[in-house]
Amino acid sequence: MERRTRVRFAPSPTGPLHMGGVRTALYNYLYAKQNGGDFIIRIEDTDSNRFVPGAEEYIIEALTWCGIIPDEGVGSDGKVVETPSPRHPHAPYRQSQRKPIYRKYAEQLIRNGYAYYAFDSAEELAEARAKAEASKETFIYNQVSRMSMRNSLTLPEDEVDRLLEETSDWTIRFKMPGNTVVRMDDLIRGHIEVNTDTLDDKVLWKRADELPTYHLANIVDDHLMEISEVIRGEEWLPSLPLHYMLYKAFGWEDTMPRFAHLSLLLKPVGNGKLSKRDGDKMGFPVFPLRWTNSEGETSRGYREDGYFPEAFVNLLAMLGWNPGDDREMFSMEELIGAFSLDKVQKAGAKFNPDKAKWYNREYLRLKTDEELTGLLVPVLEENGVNVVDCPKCALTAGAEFNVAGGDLGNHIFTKDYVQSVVAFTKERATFVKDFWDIAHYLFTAPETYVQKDVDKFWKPENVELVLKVGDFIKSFDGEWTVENVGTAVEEYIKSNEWPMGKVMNAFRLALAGSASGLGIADIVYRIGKKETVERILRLADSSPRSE
RNA sequence: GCUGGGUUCGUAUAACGGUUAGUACUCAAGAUUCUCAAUCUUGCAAUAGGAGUUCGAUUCUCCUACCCAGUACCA
Repeated sequence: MERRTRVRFAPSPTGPLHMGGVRTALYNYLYAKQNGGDFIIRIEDTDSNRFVPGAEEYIIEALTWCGIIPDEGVGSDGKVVETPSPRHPHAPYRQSQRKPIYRKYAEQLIRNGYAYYAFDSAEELAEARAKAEASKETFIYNQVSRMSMRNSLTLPEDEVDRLLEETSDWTIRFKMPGNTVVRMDDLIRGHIEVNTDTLDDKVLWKRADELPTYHLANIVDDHLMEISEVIRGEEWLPSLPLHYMLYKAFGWEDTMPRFAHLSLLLKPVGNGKLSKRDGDKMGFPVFPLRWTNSEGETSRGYREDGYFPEAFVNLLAMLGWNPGDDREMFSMEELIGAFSLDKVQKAGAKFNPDKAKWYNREYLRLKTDEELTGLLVPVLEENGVNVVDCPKCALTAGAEFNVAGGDLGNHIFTKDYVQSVVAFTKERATFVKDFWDIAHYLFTAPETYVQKDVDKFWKPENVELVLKVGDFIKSFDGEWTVENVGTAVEEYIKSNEWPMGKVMNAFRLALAGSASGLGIADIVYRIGKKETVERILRLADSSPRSE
């Protein structure tokens, strides 16, 4: 009796998947997994004109990155599924490859009086629309107008046969009945009623390319693939009555899926839905992965921007859904457990880039120092820093590590050195790449100095004091630890009754290139005595102010 | 225009018809620190407007406003 839960995500490969599309896929996936059912990916490529090479691969890669893995259909095992198999009983899952299936269903509708052949050319239709517009009306191909158009309802039978034979741009249209109230139920929006008088005779099948339109293909495939719930974007809500009528016309009401229409993702400021432009303008991605279009324009992606997939999934899930309490952090597993369609918001959700960053920071903090170190090493290497697992090997190669494990002169550092940097700076980072901005001077001497800080702190009287602090550090002979170095320096400055703030800020300027940044003791301890003194002297020597 | 959907702090959202309308992000102030960041504390800030039903409405009904979607041989 209980129907197996089977849901599908059915994108058309007309470009990269938008983050709103990822959310739709995610909700489908969560719903399927929660109900122990199947999540299927079907590619709706019935419009050959809009096909974009690489789009399908992009969609699969993006979903895979997010951990949204289909049980069945395209992308479920990394290869094309052409023929039915136990795992993929309804293959193929690309509508262009299912071409032969649809025509008979369209013909069935005609036989039963639910559809008809239409021979109106594109020009004739455009003309009819223009004419209606001129008299401030909207042309609708429906019960009112269809009898004055060229179709199998108005033309003599032999003429219809002749046109079917001899022409190749006719279509099959649904014969929308007049003045009928369609009563629908949406899992998110509740009961909806629409009068069919406001609907039109939608094209179901096109002779020109022998392919169905979305409406036919969608209903036929959802039926054949035994889809139990259709969870899709709000843009489909106006088509729902048509879809109901189609299920009825086919006699498939008993197995008609239940529908849930998701609200759209809106732009952060102003009105309207989130678009590629908003991202570019406001500095956040709208796509899961980077995408370069045929014109060579590149759009940034969450992955390339440094977001963790867990963070991306979490923030997407919370855009339009909530668990009913104050929890905000959810792993995929937890989402599967907590998700429910009746907690999905009806109104569109404005995307908030700040919150997205907050999520990433939270997830970054959840990572272990070891994991983060592993992720940071490539970033360091890009910046000319060498990281070695085995200090002894590096030693024989000529490296001279200081107590902390760094060889600043040769740009070689032990993994432990990197990990200790990660450990004490991770609370300041949002993305892995932030570590370089935060702590680059623990790996290489500053090349520039913030002019504002130079003006404010690098004054002759301060420079003298910093040079003395440098001498003090040089002669420091206690155990070299962060604490010892820190307290020794502070006590030295205090005992001389020098102004702490001025000296420390000038000191940091010499070490880090800026008066603000990491703690002095943390810096000095890691870069070591030699490098500390060198950095002080370098700035002092290059500064005419300290004469 | 027409049809449908929608409307709680700036944003995401919570609140069996009964709460001082809660939480998070952002922002501001204070604490802390050698600085910055982080952290902690405090604070700012909302039921679109109007009728009605009700002892009582954020919640139910209607109207208005505004927003979104659809109105293709696109999905």
